Amino acid sequence: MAKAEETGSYKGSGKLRPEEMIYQEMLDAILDRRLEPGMKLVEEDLAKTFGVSRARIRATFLQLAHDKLINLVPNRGAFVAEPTIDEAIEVFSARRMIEDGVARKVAVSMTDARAAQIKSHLDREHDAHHRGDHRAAIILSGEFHLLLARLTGNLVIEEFLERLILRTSLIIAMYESPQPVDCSHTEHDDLLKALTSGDPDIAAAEMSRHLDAIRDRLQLQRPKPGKTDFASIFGRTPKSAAS
Amino acid sequence: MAKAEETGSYKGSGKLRPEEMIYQEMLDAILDRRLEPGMKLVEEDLAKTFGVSRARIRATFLQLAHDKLINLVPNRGAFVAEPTIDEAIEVFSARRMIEDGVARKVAVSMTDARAAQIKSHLDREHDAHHRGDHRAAIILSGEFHLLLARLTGNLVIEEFLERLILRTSLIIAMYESPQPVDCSHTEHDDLLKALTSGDPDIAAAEMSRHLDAIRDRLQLQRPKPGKTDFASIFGRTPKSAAS
DNA sequence: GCATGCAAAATTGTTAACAATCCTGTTGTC
DNA sequence: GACAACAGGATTGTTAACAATTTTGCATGC
Repeated sequence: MAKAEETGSYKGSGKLRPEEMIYQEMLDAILDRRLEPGMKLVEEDLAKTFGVSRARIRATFLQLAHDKLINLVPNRGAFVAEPTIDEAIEVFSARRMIEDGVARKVAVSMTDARAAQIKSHLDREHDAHHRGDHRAAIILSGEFHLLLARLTGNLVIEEFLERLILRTSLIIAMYESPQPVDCSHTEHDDLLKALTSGDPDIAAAEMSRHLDAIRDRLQLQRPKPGKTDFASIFGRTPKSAAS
Repeated sequence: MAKAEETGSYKGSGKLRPEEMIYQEMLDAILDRRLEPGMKLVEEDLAKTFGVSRARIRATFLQLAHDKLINLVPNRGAFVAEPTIDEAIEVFSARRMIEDGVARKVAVSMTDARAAQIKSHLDREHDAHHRGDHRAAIILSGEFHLLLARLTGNLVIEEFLERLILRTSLIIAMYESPQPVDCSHTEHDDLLKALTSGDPDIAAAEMSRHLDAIRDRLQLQRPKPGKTDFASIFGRTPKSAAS
């Protein structure tokens, strides 16, 4: 995931490898909803935009599709993913299964140095929040979970969770309630407290509560935004075919 | 993963999509060690072998690399992955974290129908074992774990575990002890028993034990095969530079 | 004899053109 | 007026050629 500091200014900074830069830019655009869910991604347009060949765009598509951030339809092209409500619920369920274990592991291997490391991250989260930098806050919030995964020392889990967090970001971007009450930074405080208790059960329980809370703040019962619901827009129920 | 029935005869059967067939064939070759760890995979050779263009081989490479079954080195090419001992340990650790959760979920949602479904799979495992079909036994053994994941109803977990199982297969192919004592089919019996107990803690504990047992049957302490250890081969310790 | 440098071969990375497929708007028919 | 067939344009899928890079073999010099 993008570093919070680099928010919105990749192009200017030193270009790493063009391939990774393109992936990152498209990623950011999707998570920012500059590319809306369902939007068609035309290869040649993107190729011209980034000044590369279609082949590279194609390779980037494969990566994004693997992370479930776009859908690849044979002979039709690529479309920004539109996670359904069921998918969203599954992602949170999967994260709980994994991050419960993460929390357990971190809790039993907690040290002062690690607690300080987490605390330092929390400070940055609070700072972003007080600055009112909503975007940085969201990114840092994701990185908090990634930090915990990293503390388990298991790269496999870390990489998988990274993808899951990206997917979660897209889900949040799609389903977040109109007035975004982002109170997760205080929940992270609670999580740190639970982690430093040293009790794996307490830590896992707190993690489950936190992930459920994020999920429950979303509007996962409403008809999916993006697919226009004319019936509700015009305040009438769909008729069969009569004029 | 390949169905056990199709063992060794993909080419003859009805061709699905060529892209998937190529992925499957390369996958099988790697897990069979017909393609040995570390082996260079030349694009044009493979393209000619499969009668497709290099572009398709390239796309297949991206898939295999994403699953950590090959390594992609810029300007150098693709190489069959050589999981290190540390990686192997990490994969088993990751599987334990995830499959503990799987076992828990399956245990609390166990029904007679599901138990019968698992039992039916176990019968096939035993059958393959008694026939002496080692390859089918290994594949079915992996599919057992996948079946449990599927029973959680969580597609995210199922897909991730599928990849981890493939990686595990490569690890086993690389590190299995010379006299393969494949006794996992009896361990699966124990697992079913634990799962039908309805107690999530018992189920998770049995799963952990099983995964640790698989890991411990491997030769993860020896110097990695494939990288020739001249010192041990010639029975002397490496000198600095003297003649 | 061994290391260094160079040149040729092999291989990957990239581009552009061509073929196949799908979407869209139009026309014709009932 | 609605529906089906059709043609044109747009877009994806594929192939082949070209450029850049790495590897390999050989010759040269110490």
